[in-house]
Amino acid sequence: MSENIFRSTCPISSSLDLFGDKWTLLIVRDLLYHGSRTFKGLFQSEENIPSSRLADRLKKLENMGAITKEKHPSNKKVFIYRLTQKGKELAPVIIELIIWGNKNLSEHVSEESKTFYQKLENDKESVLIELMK
Amino acid sequence: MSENIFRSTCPISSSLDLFGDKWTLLIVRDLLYHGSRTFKGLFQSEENIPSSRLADRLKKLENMGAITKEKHPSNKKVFIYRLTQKGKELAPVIIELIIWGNKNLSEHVSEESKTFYQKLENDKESVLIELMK
DNA sequence: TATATTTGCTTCAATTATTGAAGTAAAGTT
DNA sequence: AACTTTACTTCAATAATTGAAGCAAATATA
Repeated sequence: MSENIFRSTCPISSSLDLFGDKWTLLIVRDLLYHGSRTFKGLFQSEENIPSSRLADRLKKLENMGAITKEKHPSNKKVFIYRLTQKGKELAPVIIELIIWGNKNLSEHVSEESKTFYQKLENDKESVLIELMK
Repeated sequence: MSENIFRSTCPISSSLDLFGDKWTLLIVRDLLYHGSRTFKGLFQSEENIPSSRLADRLKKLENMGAITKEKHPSNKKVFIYRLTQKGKELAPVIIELIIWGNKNLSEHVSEESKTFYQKLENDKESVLIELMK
């Protein structure tokens, strides 16, 4: 008897019901950039996510089918998190956040991010293809 | 002495610091679709936002320069909310949420939204131009 | 003109979410 | 055998959200 978590039948609203918070898309970002990551790797990203939050966001992402969790081939205590197709399809959302942030918050954005943004403005499609592969 | 609200210099993270929640982008959605709205109009959208939340999200959106609040020309107790350029530039983010939601949550999405999604898949660019104008 | 209604909020108590620090168990390293 | 690492969990304090109620000014209605 899983209750309905969706506030309406609007796809924007339903998407936000799943990942409309301050952490979930940052985890997706790290997985997009790195391909795969461990708990520790995700934990060390610069925004300082509390480990309790990281743990429950990973569970939610797994439950919604956006990531998989698999055993490390040689180290039994490490798990590897990876985006599924569904998770990779969040790349366009993230790309648009990068564009909005660069256009509207440029004084707060690092040089590294600005460089990436230039590539994006130059050829969004190939950046997307590269990220999602 | 306004303290820094941004967790890092990543534009994704900073964007989420501003509108990474379950309500803000729904207000932007309604303003995009309707062009302009009153408090009442926004309050009546189908997700049932609490009026206290609507009030503070409107303040935040105004503070971040994404919307304007102006007096109604003939009715002194009504205010009209409108997107600024900065606010309109959130349209691509919203469009990508629509696409992701339709692709990945289609069983929860209304027929009306599916029709709009078809238009989007057909010609995203002109839908965007229409929304942002 | 008096009364009722509408609009755009604010207030507040209860519930829920988040933080940040500490702890734990199993596995790996020295 | 002792120490460290990894992937978490636990928990108390703080912050955010909900949902209902209230309120003042403006407007509509009788």
